[in-house]
Amino acid sequence: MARKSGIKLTVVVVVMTISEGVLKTLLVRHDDNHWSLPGGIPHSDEPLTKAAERIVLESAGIDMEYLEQLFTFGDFIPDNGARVIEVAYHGLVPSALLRIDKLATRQTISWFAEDDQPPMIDNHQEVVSVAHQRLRGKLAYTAVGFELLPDKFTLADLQNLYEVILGKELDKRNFRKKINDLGILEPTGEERTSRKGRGRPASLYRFKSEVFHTIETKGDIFPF
Amino acid sequence: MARKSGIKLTVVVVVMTISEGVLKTLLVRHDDNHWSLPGGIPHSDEPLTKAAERIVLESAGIDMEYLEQLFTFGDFIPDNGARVIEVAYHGLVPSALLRIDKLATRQTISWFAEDDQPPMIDNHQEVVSVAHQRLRGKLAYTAVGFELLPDKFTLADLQNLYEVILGKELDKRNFRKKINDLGILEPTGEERTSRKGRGRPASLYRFKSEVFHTIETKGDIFPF
DNA sequence: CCAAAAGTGTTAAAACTACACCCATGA
DNA sequence: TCATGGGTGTAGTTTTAACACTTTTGG
Repeated sequence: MARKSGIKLTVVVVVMTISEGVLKTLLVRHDDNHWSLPGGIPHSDEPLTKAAERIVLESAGIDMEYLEQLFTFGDFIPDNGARVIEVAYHGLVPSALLRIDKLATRQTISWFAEDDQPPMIDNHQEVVSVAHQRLRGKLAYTAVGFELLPDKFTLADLQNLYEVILGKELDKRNFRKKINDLGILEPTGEERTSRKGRGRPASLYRFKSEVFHTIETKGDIFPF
Repeated sequence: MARKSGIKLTVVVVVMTISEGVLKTLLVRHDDNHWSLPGGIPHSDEPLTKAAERIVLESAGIDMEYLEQLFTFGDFIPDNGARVIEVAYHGLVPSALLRIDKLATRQTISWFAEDDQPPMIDNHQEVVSVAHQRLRGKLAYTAVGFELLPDKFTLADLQNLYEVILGKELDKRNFRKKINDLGILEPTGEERTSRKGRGRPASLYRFKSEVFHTIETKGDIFPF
């Protein structure tokens, strides 16, 4: 017998950051054996991006600065016939923000490195992997990577970010030269002594925000 | 009073082609004053891409060779509270296929050039413009443009395609050199005398299909 | 023989790649 | 003073961009 074909709408978000030199993804515990992406159901009058923001804020206390629609998975139709429409977003947060360890929630929410992912429910593993691919792709021709850094950062931070996401090493001098030529950074005048207190302190930079959106148009800005 | 929040799922497709030297989009007549994208509701057990294919086939008799998900618009909530989820796809068809004029359907379905678009219903104008942007973007780093040409084509055809989509003129010698270096074409041995019978006949080429997918990975293949 | 489109190389400028040493700091 | 990470320039190669004439065909 044909069932009434209801539809279930869900939003899931792949929140990514750079931490300890690797790209990590935010997952929440689902049961003893599985994790899942932060996700939920939009309120009845809520735009989807708002829902995505709210869901991440509610489940992880994280306020995302960058958020974009990733893909819509709409082919799953459970036995009851109610098709599931899963609109996936991906978001980036600066490494500085990931203060999850400080919450007592470590058991129920955590960051996972790309090569160390736990079993996930439904199609979440696939969603994560689409997000990673997309991020790699976008990095080359948009300024998206900047969203992963705090306000002030060193050139080494920036280079590490690109290396981590692209998965290859870059030449330090060539990297700095190109960034310099692009003219998108301004020195803050401040310095930061390196994390383990060892070595020469590095200058801190910030992005010139006016340049920020100008960039996006002219393809292939960061051809590393 | 809060209404029961049903959800309506629709699929719309932006079908694009190159014709008469410009990029055109397929629209169907909606009423005396408005046109719309081909669209419809997926069957209860039908995957979304299948639905997109079927809808275009049914409404225009066109069998698309290239089809990709474009974007999902999910923020429209009419007065009755039933949110509309509109999953948009974009597809490409070779110029040779657009035999619409031959059908007696010219009144109800037609191709429209980018700079000559009629009033459309709902958000369809926006969907079309997102599709055009995406196409422009993709052209630079994938082999997507090939889908717009018939099996056999001239180098002039190919160059025209790139010029039309990118919206700028390209140098003939540089263009041919790059295409040649890429090694993705093979001569058919045939020639075709130009459309108006005037001028020297051009050699016809086809794509080496084995190369086809190899390409997609290494960013920035067509940096014109 | 004229109009129209196809086809073909060279050169200068710019971008990219590879590469090695000195500097400032804390321990 | 040493270990650690920050910072800097050059030369060879590759890629890109600009540019004009000859060839083949149909009318």
